[in-house]
Amino acid sequence: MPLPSDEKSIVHVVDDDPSMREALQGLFLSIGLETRTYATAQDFLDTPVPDSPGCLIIDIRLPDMNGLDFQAQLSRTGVHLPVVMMTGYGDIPMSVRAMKRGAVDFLPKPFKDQDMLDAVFAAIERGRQQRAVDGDVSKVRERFETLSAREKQVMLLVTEGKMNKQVAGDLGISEITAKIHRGAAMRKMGARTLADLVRLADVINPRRRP
Amino acid sequence: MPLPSDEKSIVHVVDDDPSMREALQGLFLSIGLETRTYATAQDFLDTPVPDSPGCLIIDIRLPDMNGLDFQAQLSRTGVHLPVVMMTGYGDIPMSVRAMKRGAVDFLPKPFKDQDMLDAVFAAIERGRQQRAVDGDVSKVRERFETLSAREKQVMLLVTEGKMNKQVAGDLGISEITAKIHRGAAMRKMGARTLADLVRLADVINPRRRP
DNA sequence: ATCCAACTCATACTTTGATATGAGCATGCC
DNA sequence: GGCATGCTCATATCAAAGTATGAGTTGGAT
Repeated sequence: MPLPSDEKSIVHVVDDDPSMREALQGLFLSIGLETRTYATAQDFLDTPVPDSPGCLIIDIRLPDMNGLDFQAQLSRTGVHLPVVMMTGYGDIPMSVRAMKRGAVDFLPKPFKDQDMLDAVFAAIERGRQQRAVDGDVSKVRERFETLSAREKQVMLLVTEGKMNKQVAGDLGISEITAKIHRGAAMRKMGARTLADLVRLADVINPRRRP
Repeated sequence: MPLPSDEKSIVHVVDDDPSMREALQGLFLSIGLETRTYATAQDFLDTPVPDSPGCLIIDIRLPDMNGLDFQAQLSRTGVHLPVVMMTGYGDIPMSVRAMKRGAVDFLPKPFKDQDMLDAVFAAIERGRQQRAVDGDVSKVRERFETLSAREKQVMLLVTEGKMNKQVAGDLGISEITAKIHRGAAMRKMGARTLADLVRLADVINPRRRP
Protein backbone atom coordinates (compact mmCIF):
# COMPACT_ATOMS: atom_id res chain seq x y z
CA MET A 1 0.00 0.00 0.00
CA PRO A 2 1.46 3.32 -1.05
CA LEU A 3 1.78 6.18 1.32
CA PRO A 4 -1.19 8.47 0.73
CA SER A 5 0.04 11.43 2.69
CA ASP A 6 2.32 13.69 0.77
CA GLU A 7 1.33 12.67 -2.70
CA LYS A 8 1.77 15.23 -5.42
CA SER A 9 -1.39 16.62 -6.83
CA ILE A 10 -1.92 16.25 -10.56
CA VAL A 11 -3.93 18.70 -12.61
CA HIS A 12 -5.63 17.15 -15.63
CA VAL A 13 -6.54 19.56 -18.39
CA VAL A 14 -9.06 18.55 -21.05
CA ASP A 15 -9.32 21.08 -23.85
CA ASP A 16 -9.20 20.74 -27.59
CA ASP A 17 -7.35 23.99 -28.00
CA PRO A 18 -3.60 23.24 -28.01
CA SER A 19 -2.61 26.77 -27.09
CA MET A 20 -4.90 26.71 -24.08
CA ARG A 21 -3.44 23.37 -23.00
CA GLU A 22 0.04 24.77 -23.24
CA ALA A 23 -0.87 27.96 -21.45
CA LEU A 24 -2.48 26.13 -18.57
CA GLN A 25 0.31 23.62 -18.36
CA GLY A 26 2.77 26.47 -18.15
CA LEU A 27 0.70 28.20 -15.52
CA PHE A 28 0.44 25.14 -13.33
CA LEU A 29 4.03 24.06 -13.82
CA SER A 30 5.13 27.53 -12.77
CA ILE A 31 3.78 26.85 -9.31
CA GLY A 32 5.06 23.28 -9.22
CA LEU A 33 1.86 21.42 -10.03
CA GLU A 34 2.24 18.33 -12.15
CA THR A 35 0.02 18.70 -15.21
CA ARG A 36 -1.32 16.34 -17.84
CA THR A 37 -3.25 17.45 -20.86
CA TYR A 38 -5.84 15.77 -23.05
CA ALA A 39 -7.40 16.96 -26.28
CA THR A 40 -10.67 15.06 -25.96
CA ALA A 41 -12.85 13.47 -23.33
CA GLN A 42 -12.18 10.06 -24.79
CA ASP A 43 -8.48 10.76 -24.59
CA PHE A 44 -8.82 11.29 -20.87
CA LEU A 45 -11.07 8.28 -20.37
CA ASP A 46 -8.62 6.07 -22.26
CA THR A 47 -5.71 7.13 -20.11
CA PRO A 48 -5.34 5.37 -16.78
CA VAL A 49 -5.54 7.97 -14.05
CA PRO A 50 -3.32 7.22 -11.09
CA ASP A 51 -5.16 7.25 -7.80
CA SER A 52 -3.58 10.48 -6.69
CA PRO A 53 -5.04 13.76 -5.51
CA GLY A 54 -5.60 16.54 -7.97
CA CYS A 55 -8.34 18.00 -10.06
CA LEU A 56 -9.78 18.11 -13.52
CA ILE A 57 -10.06 21.19 -15.73
CA ILE A 58 -12.64 20.69 -18.46
CA ASP A 59 -13.64 22.86 -21.33
CA ILE A 60 -17.37 22.69 -21.78
CA ARG A 61 -17.01 22.44 -25.49
CA LEU A 62 -15.11 19.35 -26.49
CA PRO A 63 -14.91 17.71 -29.90
CA ASP A 64 -16.40 14.42 -28.85
CA MET A 65 -18.56 15.16 -25.87
CA ASN A 66 -20.38 17.89 -24.02
CA GLY A 67 -18.48 18.96 -20.94
CA LEU A 68 -21.53 18.50 -18.75
CA ASP A 69 -22.14 14.99 -20.00
CA PHE A 70 -18.47 14.30 -19.48
CA GLN A 71 -18.75 15.50 -15.93
CA ALA A 72 -21.74 13.26 -15.36
CA GLN A 73 -19.99 10.27 -16.87
CA LEU A 74 -16.95 10.64 -14.66
CA SER A 75 -18.77 9.64 -11.50
CA ARG A 76 -20.14 6.57 -13.22
CA THR A 77 -16.67 5.68 -14.43
CA GLY A 78 -15.32 5.87 -10.92
CA VAL A 79 -13.28 9.01 -11.35
CA HIS A 80 -13.98 11.30 -8.44
CA LEU A 81 -11.64 14.19 -9.16
CA PRO A 82 -13.04 17.62 -8.38
CA VAL A 83 -13.96 19.41 -11.59
CA VAL A 84 -13.31 22.98 -12.68
CA MET A 85 -15.25 23.94 -15.77
CA MET A 86 -14.23 26.57 -18.27
CA THR A 87 -15.80 27.79 -21.44
CA GLY A 88 -15.58 30.42 -24.09
CA TYR A 89 -19.19 30.55 -25.05
CA GLY A 90 -21.21 29.26 -22.11
CA ASP A 91 -24.29 30.83 -20.61
CA ILE A 92 -25.74 31.05 -17.14
CA PRO A 93 -27.94 27.93 -17.28
CA MET A 94 -24.92 25.93 -18.32
CA SER A 95 -22.84 27.20 -15.42
CA VAL A 96 -25.69 26.57 -13.02
CA ARG A 97 -26.08 23.04 -14.26
CA ALA A 98 -22.37 22.40 -13.81
CA MET A 99 -22.39 23.78 -10.29
CA LYS A 100 -25.46 21.72 -9.40
CA ARG A 101 -23.58 18.65 -10.49
CA GLY A 102 -20.82 19.48 -8.09
CA ALA A 103 -18.31 21.48 -10.11
CA VAL A 104 -15.96 23.44 -7.90
CA ASP A 105 -15.94 26.44 -10.18
CA PHE A 106 -16.95 27.60 -13.63
CA LEU A 107 -14.69 30.06 -15.42
CA PRO A 108 -15.61 31.92 -18.59
CA LYS A 109 -12.77 32.42 -21.05
CA PRO A 110 -10.79 34.49 -20.97
CA PHE A 111 -10.01 34.27 -17.28
CA LYS A 112 -7.30 35.70 -15.10
CA ASP A 113 -4.52 33.34 -14.22
CA GLN A 114 -5.15 34.01 -10.59
CA ASP A 115 -8.82 33.04 -10.92
CA MET A 116 -7.82 29.72 -12.42
CA LEU A 117 -5.24 29.13 -9.73
CA ASP A 118 -7.75 29.93 -7.01
CA ALA A 119 -10.20 27.49 -8.55
CA VAL A 120 -7.55 24.79 -8.81
CA PHE A 121 -6.44 25.29 -5.24
CA ALA A 122 -10.02 25.09 -4.03
CA ALA A 123 -10.59 21.97 -6.09
CA ILE A 124 -7.47 20.27 -4.83
CA GLU A 125 -8.36 21.11 -1.28
CA ARG A 126 -11.86 19.77 -1.69
CA GLY A 127 -10.47 16.59 -3.18
CA ARG A 128 -7.94 16.26 -0.42
CA GLN A 129 -10.63 16.39 2.22
CA GLN A 130 -12.86 14.02 0.30
CA ARG A 131 -9.97 11.60 -0.04
CA ALA A 132 -9.30 11.77 3.66
CA VAL A 133 -12.89 10.90 4.44
CA ASP A 134 -13.04 8.19 1.80
CA GLY A 135 -9.81 6.74 3.11
CA ASP A 136 -11.14 6.53 6.62
CA VAL A 137 -14.32 4.89 5.44
CA SER A 138 -12.38 2.42 3.34
CA LYS A 139 -10.20 1.41 6.25
CA VAL A 140 -13.21 0.70 8.39
CA ARG A 141 -14.82 -1.29 5.60
CA GLU A 142 -11.67 -3.30 5.10
CA ARG A 143 -11.52 -4.17 8.74
CA PHE A 144 -15.18 -5.09 8.70
CA GLU A 145 -14.52 -7.46 5.82
CA THR A 146 -12.01 -9.36 7.93
CA LEU A 147 -14.87 -10.36 10.21
CA SER A 148 -16.56 -13.70 9.69
CA ALA A 149 -20.21 -13.73 8.72
CA ARG A 150 -21.32 -14.43 12.26
CA GLU A 151 -19.08 -11.77 13.70
CA LYS A 152 -20.58 -9.21 11.36
CA GLN A 153 -24.09 -10.17 12.37
CA VAL A 154 -23.25 -9.99 16.03
CA MET A 155 -21.51 -6.67 15.65
CA LEU A 156 -24.47 -5.10 13.90
CA LEU A 157 -26.94 -6.37 16.46
CA VAL A 158 -24.74 -5.31 19.36
CA THR A 159 -24.34 -1.83 17.92
CA GLU A 160 -28.12 -1.63 17.58
CA GLY A 161 -28.07 -1.69 21.35
CA LYS A 162 -29.01 -5.30 21.88
CA MET A 163 -27.67 -7.24 24.83
CA ASN A 164 -25.69 -10.40 24.29
CA LYS A 165 -28.71 -12.36 25.39
CA GLN A 166 -30.91 -10.75 22.74
CA VAL A 167 -28.25 -11.17 20.09
CA ALA A 168 -28.03 -14.84 20.92
CA GLY A 169 -31.79 -15.14 20.75
CA ASP A 170 -32.04 -13.38 17.42
CA LEU A 171 -29.35 -15.56 15.89
CA GLY A 172 -30.49 -18.74 17.55
CA ILE A 173 -27.20 -19.36 19.31
CA SER A 174 -26.13 -19.39 22.92
CA GLU A 175 -25.22 -16.25 24.78
CA ILE A 176 -21.71 -17.53 25.30
CA THR A 177 -21.15 -17.94 21.60
CA ALA A 178 -22.49 -14.48 21.00
CA LYS A 179 -20.02 -13.13 23.52
CA ILE A 180 -17.16 -14.84 21.75
CA HIS A 181 -18.14 -13.38 18.40
CA ARG A 182 -18.62 -10.01 20.01
CA GLY A 183 -15.14 -10.12 21.48
CA ALA A 184 -13.67 -11.19 18.16
CA ALA A 185 -15.46 -8.35 16.39
CA MET A 186 -14.18 -5.81 18.89
CA ARG A 187 -10.65 -7.09 18.50
CA LYS A 188 -10.70 -7.24 14.71
CA MET A 189 -12.32 -3.82 14.39
CA GLY A 190 -9.78 -2.32 16.74
CA ALA A 191 -12.54 -1.08 19.00
CA ARG A 192 -11.43 -0.65 22.56
CA THR A 193 -14.89 0.14 23.85
CA LEU A 194 -18.49 -0.36 22.84
CA ALA A 195 -18.73 3.34 22.01
CA ASP A 196 -15.97 2.89 19.46
CA LEU A 197 -17.73 -0.09 17.95
CA VAL A 198 -20.97 1.85 17.65
CA ARG A 199 -19.23 4.64 15.77
CA LEU A 200 -17.46 2.20 13.49
CA ALA A 201 -20.76 0.48 12.77
CA ASP A 202 -22.27 3.83 11.86
CA VAL A 203 -19.53 4.36 9.32
CA ILE A 204 -20.48 1.11 7.64
CA ASN A 205 -24.23 1.40 8.22
CA PRO A 206 -25.00 5.11 8.37
CA ARG A 207 -28.12 5.94 10.32
CA ARG A 208 -30.52 8.06 8.26
CA ARG A 209 -31.81 10.19 11.12
CA PRO A 210 -31.30 10.24 14.87
CA MET B 1 -45.34 23.61 20.51
CA PRO B 2 -46.92 23.78 17.05
CA LEU B 3 -47.17 20.79 14.84
CA PRO B 4 -44.38 21.04 12.29
CA SER B 5 -45.61 18.34 9.96
CA ASP B 6 -48.07 19.54 7.40
CA GLU B 7 -47.25 23.21 7.45
CA LYS B 8 -47.94 25.17 4.32
CA SER B 9 -44.92 26.33 2.44
CA ILE B 10 -44.57 30.06 1.85
CA VAL B 11 -42.76 31.53 -1.11
CA HIS B 12 -41.15 34.88 -0.46
CA VAL B 13 -40.46 36.99 -3.52
CA VAL B 14 -38.04 39.92 -3.31
CA ASP B 15 -38.03 42.01 -6.46
CA ASP B 16 -38.31 45.71 -7.04
CA ASP B 17 -40.31 45.23 -10.21
CA PRO B 18 -44.01 45.27 -9.30
CA SER B 19 -45.09 43.48 -12.46
CA MET B 20 -42.65 40.66 -11.74
CA ARG B 21 -43.91 40.39 -8.18
CA GLU B 22 -47.47 40.15 -9.44
CA ALA B 23 -46.59 37.66 -12.12
CA LEU B 24 -44.79 35.39 -9.70
CA GLN B 25 -47.47 35.70 -7.09
CA GLY B 26 -50.02 34.70 -9.68
CA LEU B 27 -47.89 31.79 -10.80
CA PHE B 28 -47.41 30.44 -7.31
CA LEU B 29 -50.96 31.03 -6.22
CA SER B 30 -52.15 29.13 -9.26
CA ILE B 31 -50.60 26.01 -7.79
CA GLY B 32 -51.72 26.76 -4.28
CA LEU B 33 -48.52 28.12 -2.83
CA GLU B 34 -48.87 30.94 -0.34
CA THR B 35 -46.83 33.87 -1.55
CA ARG B 36 -45.54 37.06 -0.01
CA THR B 37 -43.79 39.78 -1.91
CA TYR B 38 -41.26 42.41 -0.95
CA ALA B 39 -39.89 45.31 -2.98
CA THR B 40 -36.55 45.59 -1.21
CA ALA B 41 -34.17 43.52 0.86
CA GLN B 42 -34.79 45.76 3.83
CA ASP B 43 -38.49 45.25 3.39
CA PHE B 44 -38.00 41.53 3.78
CA LEU B 45 -35.61 41.87 6.69
CA ASP B 46 -38.05 44.16 8.49
CA THR B 47 -40.90 41.73 8.15
CA PRO B 48 -41.05 38.91 10.67
CA VAL B 49 -40.80 35.63 8.83
CA PRO B 50 -42.85 32.86 10.40
CA ASP B 51 -40.84 29.74 11.10
CA SER B 52 -42.48 27.81 8.32
CA PRO B 53 -41.10 25.91 5.36
CA GLY B 54 -40.78 27.62 2.02
CA CYS B 55 -38.21 29.40 -0.04
CA LEU B 56 -36.95 32.77 -1.07
CA ILE B 57 -36.89 34.15 -4.60
CA ILE B 58 -34.43 37.01 -4.92
CA ASP B 59 -33.68 39.30 -7.78
CA ILE B 60 -29.95 39.91 -7.91
CA ARG B 61 -30.47 43.55 -8.55
CA LEU B 62 -32.29 45.22 -5.73
CA PRO B 63 -32.60 48.91 -4.97
CA ASP B 64 -30.94 48.77 -1.61
CA MET B 65 -28.67 45.80 -1.70
CA ASN B 66 -26.88 43.39 -3.98
CA GLY B 67 -28.66 40.06 -4.13
CA LEU B 68 -25.49 38.18 -3.31
CA ASP B 69 -24.80 40.29 -0.24
CA PHE B 70 -28.40 39.83 0.73
CA GLN B 71 -28.00 36.10 0.42
CA ALA B 72 -24.91 36.20 2.59
CA GLN B 73 -26.60 38.33 5.19
CA LEU B 74 -29.55 36.00 5.52
CA SER B 75 -27.55 33.25 7.18
CA ARG B 76 -26.15 35.74 9.66
CA THR B 77 -29.65 37.00 10.38
CA GLY B 78 -30.82 33.50 11.14
CA VAL B 79 -33.00 33.07 8.08
CA HIS B 80 -32.23 29.71 6.54
CA LEU B 81 -34.72 29.59 3.71
CA PRO B 82 -33.42 28.04 0.50
CA VAL B 83 -32.72 30.74 -2.06
CA VAL B 84 -33.57 30.88 -5.75
CA MET B 85 -31.81 33.71 -7.55
CA MET B 86 -33.08 35.44 -10.64
CA THR B 87 -31.70 38.26 -12.68
CA GLY B 88 -32.12 40.17 -15.87
CA TYR B 89 -28.58 41.22 -16.37
CA GLY B 90 -26.36 38.74 -14.53
CA ASP B 91 -23.29 37.02 -15.83
CA ILE B 92 -21.67 33.66 -15.25
CA PRO B 93 -19.38 34.65 -12.38
CA MET B 94 -22.36 36.04 -10.56
CA SER B 95 -24.34 32.85 -10.97
CA VAL B 96 -21.36 30.78 -9.91
CA ARG B 97 -20.90 32.88 -6.80
CA ALA B 98 -24.56 32.47 -5.91
CA MET B 99 -24.40 28.71 -6.38
CA LYS B 100 -21.23 28.48 -4.32
CA ARG B 101 -23.05 30.23 -1.52
CA GLY B 102 -25.73 27.61 -1.61
CA ALA B 103 -28.40 28.96 -3.91
CA VAL B 104 -30.71 26.25 -5.15
CA ASP B 105 -30.96 27.70 -8.62
CA PHE B 106 -30.18 30.79 -10.64
CA LEU B 107 -32.59 31.84 -13.34
CA PRO B 108 -31.92 34.48 -15.97
CA LYS B 109 -34.87 36.62 -16.91
CA PRO B 110 -36.93 35.96 -18.81
CA PHE B 111 -37.52 32.43 -17.66
CA LYS B 112 -40.17 29.85 -18.37
CA ASP B 113 -42.81 29.48 -15.72
CA GLN B 114 -42.03 25.81 -15.52
CA ASP B 115 -38.35 26.49 -14.83
CA MET B 116 -39.28 28.74 -11.94
CA LEU B 117 -41.71 26.18 -10.59
CA ASP B 118 -39.10 23.45 -10.82
CA ALA B 119 -36.65 25.64 -8.95
CA VAL B 120 -39.19 26.46 -6.26
CA PHE B 121 -40.15 22.85 -5.82
CA ALA B 122 -36.51 21.87 -5.51
CA ALA B 123 -35.92 24.65 -3.02
CA ILE B 124 -38.91 23.74 -0.91
CA GLU B 125 -37.87 20.12 -0.90
CA ARG B 126 -34.34 20.99 0.14
CA GLY B 127 -35.68 23.19 2.90
CA ARG B 128 -38.05 20.48 4.03
CA GLN B 129 -35.23 18.02 4.44
CA GLN B 130 -33.02 20.56 6.13
CA ARG B 131 -35.80 21.39 8.53
CA ALA B 132 -36.27 17.74 9.33
CA VAL B 133 -32.62 17.36 10.18
CA ASP B 134 -32.50 20.60 12.11
CA GLY B 135 -35.58 19.60 14.01
CA ASP B 136 -34.06 16.32 15.07
CA VAL B 137 -30.89 18.02 16.16
CA SER B 138 -32.83 20.61 18.10
CA LYS B 139 -34.81 17.98 19.93
CA VAL B 140 -31.66 16.22 21.02
CA ARG B 141 -30.11 19.49 22.14
CA GLU B 142 -33.21 20.38 24.10
CA ARG B 143 -33.12 17.10 25.90
CA PHE B 144 -29.43 17.53 26.57
CA GLU B 145 -30.15 20.90 28.14
CA THR B 146 -32.45 19.26 30.65
CA LEU B 147 -29.44 17.45 32.07
CA SER B 148 -27.66 18.92 35.04
CA ALA B 149 -24.07 20.02 34.60
CA ARG B 150 -22.73 16.84 36.15
CA GLU B 151 -24.99 14.66 34.11
CA LYS B 152 -23.73 16.29 30.95
CA GLN B 153 -20.14 15.72 31.94
CA VAL B 154 -20.79 12.11 32.80
CA MET B 155 -22.69 11.52 29.57
CA LEU B 156 -19.88 12.93 27.46
CA LEU B 157 -17.22 10.90 29.22
CA VAL B 158 -19.29 7.75 29.08
CA THR B 159 -19.91 8.18 25.38
CA GLU B 160 -16.18 8.62 24.90
CA GLY B 161 -15.99 5.01 25.93
CA LYS B 162 -14.90 5.50 29.53
CA MET B 163 -16.00 3.13 32.25
CA ASN B 164 -17.87 4.42 35.26
CA LYS B 165 -14.71 4.00 37.26
CA GLN B 166 -12.74 6.22 34.89
CA VAL B 167 -15.51 8.77 34.73
CA ALA B 168 -15.53 8.94 38.50
CA GLY B 169 -11.77 9.34 38.55
CA ASP B 170 -11.79 12.09 35.95
CA LEU B 171 -14.47 14.03 37.79
CA GLY B 172 -13.10 13.33 41.25
CA ILE B 173 -16.26 11.63 42.46
CA SER B 174 -17.12 8.13 43.52
CA GLU B 175 -18.05 5.44 41.05
CA ILE B 176 -21.47 5.14 42.61
CA THR B 177 -22.24 8.77 42.05
CA ALA B 178 -21.07 8.48 38.48
CA LYS B 179 -23.46 5.60 37.97
CA ILE B 180 -26.33 7.65 39.32
CA HIS B 181 -25.60 10.52 36.96
CA ARG B 182 -25.17 8.08 34.14
CA GLY B 183 -28.54 6.53 34.81
CA ALA B 184 -30.17 9.96 35.03
CA ALA B 185 -28.59 10.98 31.74
CA MET B 186 -29.84 7.85 30.03
CA ARG B 187 -33.33 8.42 31.34
CA LYS B 188 -33.49 12.11 30.49
CA MET B 189 -32.04 11.59 27.03
CA GLY B 190 -34.47 8.80 26.34
CA ALA B 191 -31.65 6.43 25.58
CA ARG B 192 -32.59 2.85 26.15
CA THR B 193 -29.08 1.55 25.56
CA LEU B 194 -25.54 2.81 25.58
CA ALA B 195 -25.49 2.64 21.79
CA ASP B 196 -28.38 5.09 21.71
CA LEU B 197 -26.58 7.43 24.07
CA VAL B 198 -23.45 7.33 21.94
CA ARG B 199 -25.40 8.32 18.85
CA LEU B 200 -27.20 11.09 20.70
CA ALA B 201 -23.88 12.38 21.98
CA ASP B 202 -22.55 12.44 18.44
CA VAL B 203 -25.44 14.62 17.41
CA ILE B 204 -24.45 17.14 20.03
CA ASN B 205 -20.70 16.68 19.70
CA PRO B 206 -20.07 15.57 16.15
CA ARG B 207 -16.87 13.59 15.69
CA ARG B 208 -14.68 15.10 13.01
CA ARG B 209 -13.32 11.85 11.61
CA PRO B 210 -13.64 8.20 12.57
C1' DA C 1 -36.31 30.51 57.42
C1' DT C 2 -37.63 27.11 54.41
C1' DC C 3 -37.66 24.63 50.47
C1' DC C 4 -35.74 22.51 46.48
C1' DA C 5 -32.56 20.83 43.21
C1' DA C 6 -28.17 19.29 42.55
C1' DC C 7 -24.48 16.75 44.14
C1' DT C 8 -22.50 13.60 46.95
C1' DC C 9 -21.73 8.79 49.04
C1' DA C 10 -22.68 4.05 51.18
C1' DT C 11 -24.56 -0.64 51.23
C1' DA C 12 -26.58 -4.29 48.92
C1' DC C 13 -28.21 -7.09 45.22
C1' DT C 14 -28.92 -8.56 40.40
C1' DT C 15 -27.66 -8.56 35.78
C1' DT C 16 -24.49 -8.16 32.17
C1' DG C 17 -19.97 -8.03 30.14
C1' DA C 18 -15.33 -9.93 29.31
C1' DT C 19 -12.27 -13.51 29.19
C1' DA C 20 -10.00 -17.97 29.64
C1' DT C 21 -9.96 -22.97 29.09
C1' DG C 22 -11.48 -26.97 26.87
C1' DA C 23 -13.93 -29.27 23.41
C1' DG C 24 -17.02 -31.08 19.51
C1' DC C 25 -18.42 -30.62 14.59
C1' DA C 26 -18.50 -29.16 9.64
C1' DT C 27 -16.31 -27.29 5.61
C1' DG C 28 -12.90 -26.71 2.52
C1' DC C 29 -8.07 -26.80 1.10
C1' DC C 30 -3.49 -28.95 0.17
C1' DG D 1 -5.50 -37.99 5.47
C1' DG D 2 -4.15 -33.87 7.73
C1' DC D 3 -5.02 -29.12 8.73
C1' DA D 4 -6.97 -24.61 9.30
C1' DT D 5 -11.05 -21.96 9.92
C1' DG D 6 -15.38 -21.02 11.42
C1' DC D 7 -19.14 -22.05 14.39
C1' DT D 8 -20.83 -23.99 18.29
C1' DC D 9 -21.27 -24.70 23.53
C1' DA D 10 -20.05 -25.51 28.67
C1' DT D 11 -17.99 -24.16 32.99
C1' DA D 12 -15.89 -20.86 35.68
C1' DT D 13 -14.22 -16.45 37.24
C1' DC D 14 -13.79 -11.58 37.67
C1' DA D 15 -14.98 -6.94 36.50
C1' DA D 16 -18.38 -3.82 35.48
C1' DA D 17 -23.00 -2.12 34.95
C1' DG D 18 -27.62 -1.17 36.65
C1' DT D 19 -30.85 -0.42 40.27
C1' DA D 20 -32.83 0.39 44.83
C1' DT D 21 -32.82 2.49 49.38
C1' DG D 22 -31.30 5.83 52.45
C1' DA D 23 -28.95 9.90 53.70
C1' DG D 24 -25.85 14.02 54.21
C1' DT D 25 -24.33 18.67 52.16
C1' DT D 26 -24.55 22.84 49.57
C1' DG D 27 -26.34 26.85 47.18
C1' DG D 28 -29.91 29.38 45.53
C1' DA D 29 -34.71 30.78 45.24
C1' DT D 30 -39.11 32.01 47.64
